[in-house]
Amino acid sequence: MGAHHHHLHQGESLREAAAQQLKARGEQWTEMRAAVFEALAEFDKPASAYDIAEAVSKRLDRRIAANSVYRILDLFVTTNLAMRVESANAYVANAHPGCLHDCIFLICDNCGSTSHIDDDKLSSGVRDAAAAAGFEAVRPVIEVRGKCGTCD
Amino acid sequence: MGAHHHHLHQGESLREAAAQQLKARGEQWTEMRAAVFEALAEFDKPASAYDIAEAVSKRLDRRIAANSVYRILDLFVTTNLAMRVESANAYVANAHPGCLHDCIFLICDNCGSTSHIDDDKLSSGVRDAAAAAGFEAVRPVIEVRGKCGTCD
DNA sequence: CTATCGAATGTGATATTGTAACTCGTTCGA
DNA sequence: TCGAACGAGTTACAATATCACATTCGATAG
Repeated sequence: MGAHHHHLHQGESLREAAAQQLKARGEQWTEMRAAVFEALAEFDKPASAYDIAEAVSKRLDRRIAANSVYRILDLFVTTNLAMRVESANAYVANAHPGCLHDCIFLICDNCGSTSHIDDDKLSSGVRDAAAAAGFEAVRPVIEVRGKCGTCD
Repeated sequence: MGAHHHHLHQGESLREAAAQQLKARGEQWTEMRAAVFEALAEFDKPASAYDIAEAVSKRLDRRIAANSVYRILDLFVTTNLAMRVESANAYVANAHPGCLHDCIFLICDNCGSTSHIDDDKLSSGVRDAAAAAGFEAVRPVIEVRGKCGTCD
């Protein structure tokens, strides 16, 4: 099995872990970045950059352009604080920053909720299959569209 | 191994196979659909709906709106004549219509070229992992971003 | 202390991707 | 021959993403 334990964070603890992670990379943990991260973490579904821009605008009580949000989301994705759900053009916070996986998203087409599982055996299988085809895998995108348990 | 043989089509033969496949589904093979399919098949990379609209406009020497192309691409995707590459917001023709797979795309971030492999073992592994998490998989999206053999 | 340098953010414009609503003409069967 | 179904055209619009350039602000060399 590819199962293993993570140190899962939430709320205050998650914010703190994210801040540490970013600083460890030599990046700053600014108010803007904190606001984007918190807004992202509070969504229970993948959020688009525009969703986040709106949430942050309310939170800070001034208009934040999508532009700025994209910049920060890109940073978060490269530093593993967030992940992009390609098939939804949206983003989710990483509940265990510091832990690197090729994660597998399960996206419910009915309610939009998204969970993710890590299965290193599967993802390395994908990487191996790519390698066997003479392709150097950098970022596997494994997402499953379907119906979640509560939408049956 | 999940390897197996396909009847690969190309050019005239591919067009013909696509037409048959669509008609078998009770859909019409119209001039417009043929033009979209041929334009799509001639791209050596995933093509966006707008790329195709432009190509078809030239081919037919009149303006074709992206709108119409989307309708036809949607039809192609549901009938397995084409597939959508989620991480590229683009489409590719299916070189073996009639044969149904969860296919795995390998997309080169350098040159944009895309190949695809079928590995039923891997994709069923993904489906099983989803099922184990209480999720009913409908459409697995497995795409690998990286560097292709000729871009090393 | 001040000059200045670079990182972060702001701002507005624009490009790209994707839908909706409505129309018209053709086909095909009742 | 009527009309329902379908393919396609057209316009408008919504959602997603990027670009170029201006401004702010903190760190630090002088």
